[in-house]
Amino acid sequence: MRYAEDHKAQTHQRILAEAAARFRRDGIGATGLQPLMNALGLTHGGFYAHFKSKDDLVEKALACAAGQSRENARQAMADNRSLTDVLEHYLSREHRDSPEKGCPLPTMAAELGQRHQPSPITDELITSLHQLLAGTLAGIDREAQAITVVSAMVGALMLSRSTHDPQLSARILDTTREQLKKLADGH
Amino acid sequence: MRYAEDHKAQTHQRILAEAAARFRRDGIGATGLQPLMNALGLTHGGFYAHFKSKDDLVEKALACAAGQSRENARQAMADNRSLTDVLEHYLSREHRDSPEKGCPLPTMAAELGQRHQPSPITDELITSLHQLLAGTLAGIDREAQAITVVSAMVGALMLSRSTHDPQLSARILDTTREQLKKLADGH
DNA sequence: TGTACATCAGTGAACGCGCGTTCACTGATGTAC
DNA sequence: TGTACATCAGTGAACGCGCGTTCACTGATGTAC
Repeated sequence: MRYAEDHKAQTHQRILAEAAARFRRDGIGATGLQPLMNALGLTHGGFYAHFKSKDDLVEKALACAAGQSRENARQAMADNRSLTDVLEHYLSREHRDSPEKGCPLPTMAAELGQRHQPSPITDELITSLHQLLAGTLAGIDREAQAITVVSAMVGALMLSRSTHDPQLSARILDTTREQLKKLADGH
Repeated sequence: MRYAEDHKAQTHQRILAEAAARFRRDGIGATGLQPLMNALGLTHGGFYAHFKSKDDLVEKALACAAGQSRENARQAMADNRSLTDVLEHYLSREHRDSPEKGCPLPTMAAELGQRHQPSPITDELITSLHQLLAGTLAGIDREAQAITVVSAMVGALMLSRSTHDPQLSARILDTTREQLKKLADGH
C-alpha cells in the first residue's frame, strides 16, 4: 500500500516515543528492539529504515525524553513555580509508579555512565534540573543547594523504586520531599 | 588432582567476591558468568558446582556486599564517626572511581527494583545506611534528615558517575558533600 | 609394595534462546504512455 | 481506458553472537586390599 505523506515520519515518532518510554521503565540494556517494534504492530526488520542502530535510537530517544524534561523545566520557570511545587511533582506517587513518563535519570543514569561513546544529553539533563531548582531557591547558596536537592530528588526516587516494601518506599519519598521543602524559606 | 580440604570453599568465596565486584561495577545484567569465571582462571561449566543459578549468585553476592556495607556501618558507629567523616568517605573521588569496592546502591538500585523475586537485602542495605546516618545527626529530625542525606549521597554518587564531564562530576560530588556537612551542627 | 577403585573440582562441548543486524522480497499505490 | 513500470514502508527469514544452563567426561589424588 502507499501511505499518507507523513506516514513514515509518524511511524518514526511512534518508535521514538515507545523507546523513550521503555528505556525509562526498563533501562536500555533490558529493552529489546523486537518487542518494541511488535508493541507498535510492526516487525523488527523495519526498524533499520528509521534508525541506523540501537545506539542511534538510544541517542534520539534520550534527546526526546530530555526535550520533554527541559520543556517541563522551562514551563515551571516561566510559571515561577515554587520549590514545593517541583518537589510535590517529582517526589510523587505518580512519578514513582510511572517511570516511563518521568525523569530518565533515576532509571538510566547508572547505565548512561557506562556508555562507550558519551553523549552530551546526560549533562544537559542534569544541568537543566540544576537550573530549574536554582530558580526556586534564594540566597547566595542557591546554586549549591540546587545541586544537592537534585541529587536528593534523583536518589530518593530511585531508592523508593528499588524496595518492594511499600512502607519503606513511601517513607523515603515522603520524608525526603518534606525535608527538602524546608529549604524554601532560606534554610 | 585432589585439592586442599578447603579448596572448594575458597573457590566459592573467590567467585562470590569477583561477582560482588562486577555487579557493583557493571550492573547485574551486563555481567556474564563466562567472563566472570574466566577472570578467575576457571571455565564456565564449573559455576554450577557452586551456585544453583545466576539468580542464586546475585542473591549471595549482594548479601556479601551488603555484609561489608553493614560491617562498615557498624564500625563507623562504634568509632562514633561524624557526619563529616562519613560524607568524606562516601562522596570521595575514590568511591566514585572504584564502584567495584563501594556501595551497591548507586549502580544496582535501579536494577534491583526490577527483579522478579524481591530480596530483603536491598531494604536492609538502605535501612542500615539510614541508621548509620541517623547516628551522626542530632535533634528530633535526625531520622528524617538521615533518610534525606542517604538519598542525596546515593543520588550524587550515581550522577557524578553518569557524566563524562570531569568538571560537572566533581561539582556534584564536592557541592553535595559540603552542603550536607552543614547539617552536622543542628542545621 | 603394587594394583584396582572411589572421589570430586573442574573441563569443555553442546543445548535453546533472544539479541542486534542484514537483505531479498511484498504488495498497494501512483505515474507514464 | 488499459497496461507496464516505479515507488517504498514494511515483512520475515537468516546471520553470528553471547547468554544461562546441562552433562558426560578428565585426571590427580586418596583409600582398600
